[in-house]
Amino acid sequence: MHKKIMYILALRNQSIAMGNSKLYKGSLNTIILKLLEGTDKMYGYEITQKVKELTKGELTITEGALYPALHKLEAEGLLDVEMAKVDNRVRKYYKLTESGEKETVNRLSELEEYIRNMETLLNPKWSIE
Amino acid sequence: MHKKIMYILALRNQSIAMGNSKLYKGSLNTIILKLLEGTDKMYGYEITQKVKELTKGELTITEGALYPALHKLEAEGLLDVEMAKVDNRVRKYYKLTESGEKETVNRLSELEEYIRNMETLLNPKWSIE
DNA sequence: AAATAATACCTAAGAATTTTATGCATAAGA
DNA sequence: TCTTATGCATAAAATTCTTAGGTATTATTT
Repeated sequence: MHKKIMYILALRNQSIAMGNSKLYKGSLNTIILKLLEGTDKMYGYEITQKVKELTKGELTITEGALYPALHKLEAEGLLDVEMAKVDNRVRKYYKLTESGEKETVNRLSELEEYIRNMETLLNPKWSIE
Repeated sequence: MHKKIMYILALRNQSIAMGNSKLYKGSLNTIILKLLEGTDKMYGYEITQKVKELTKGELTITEGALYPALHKLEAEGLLDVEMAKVDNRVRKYYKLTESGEKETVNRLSELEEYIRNMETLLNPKWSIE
């Protein structure tokens, strides 16, 4: 029973953290796909750490968003899973399927187009008109 | 009764349109605020047209998203409304309040930070590591 | 030794924001 | 006269997150 109490009392450090910028909804899947495109295979926790590292702690992927997203990408056939046991702990490695690689290209160009459009809207070149 | 039937039968041209890139959730408010920052006052329909024009038809703001967003921004005290009648049709002109102008600055820098973070994640500088 | 932090997975309820699908009304154009 | 454009609006459904848990092992402090 001690353990149970400890779990409950244990302060969750989930988002006590730093000034993280918000994640605009819809971009998480693309982030996941892009990371996997560059690194062959990764597991969930690794993804959260990689994003934190690359953005210097500015962007945090919550696990509550990540794991359902991974499951969905797998269900859609874009990712394959492979279990591994490291130090008695289970890891689930994800990698792109063939169709996942194709889809990654699409999602990336979609996101890049969106960013271009946002920059068009935010850059006030047109306001001198 | 003829009219009623006509309304029902009338094909809505809402999104029959072109290859529009998706709107990532969370960015609409910032778009609205930014447009109003540059142009003093605008009405809803005008905003949809301006976004379409600036992005060359690539980004479409749906009315179902826009009007509730405008109402919410008004309720939050970021926008003021002013009615006008043009050609027997009503227009609702929105403009930034003082607090709206301040908030616009915050939202813009948030979005810019997000874009910087996304570019960091999408640019594969780190993959040669 | 005991407490805490880090690593590693998971889910469910709720919030926020959008799409889709309507409804209504006038003016302009084909 | 039919259709498109202009102009407002709302409601149901879908999507995608955040928040808040739960479980378990290993590493690090105290």
